[in-house]
Amino acid sequence: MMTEEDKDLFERLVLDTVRLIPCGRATSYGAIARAVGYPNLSRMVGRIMGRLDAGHGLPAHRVVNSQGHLTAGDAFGHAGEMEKLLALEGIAVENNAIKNWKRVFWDPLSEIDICG
DNA sequence: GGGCTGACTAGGC
DNA sequence: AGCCTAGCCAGCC
Repeated sequence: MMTEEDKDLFERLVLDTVRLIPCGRATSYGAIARAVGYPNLSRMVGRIMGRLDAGHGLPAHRVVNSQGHLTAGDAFGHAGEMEKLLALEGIAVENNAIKNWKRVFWDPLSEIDICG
């Protein structure tokens, strides 16, 4: 039912998973939720991302929705900042969507880094 | 307790 | 490709 301990565990698992996303790759809220054992809590993953303060050191910009669309809004300071961070690692974004999403997508469950 | 919201998703058209 | 809908569920008022 989601006790306080559950919420704590869920949040730690989510943060640990985000830390594992390889540079140049990205994953989705739902994929992370499934990977940590709470398949219907994709919205909570987004909530946790939004709660992160500056300097957390996590690659939160590598988390987008299941279609590869950037739905974080201005959570990175101003519109376009998230896209800039992605571009720095070679992830192309057009119209708020990651190009070649199928190739960029990294599934935490597979834990396989194809690297090209 | 009830109603609305949302860094969501799968399915339909 | 896009847009809409229903389902989702913790958090917030």
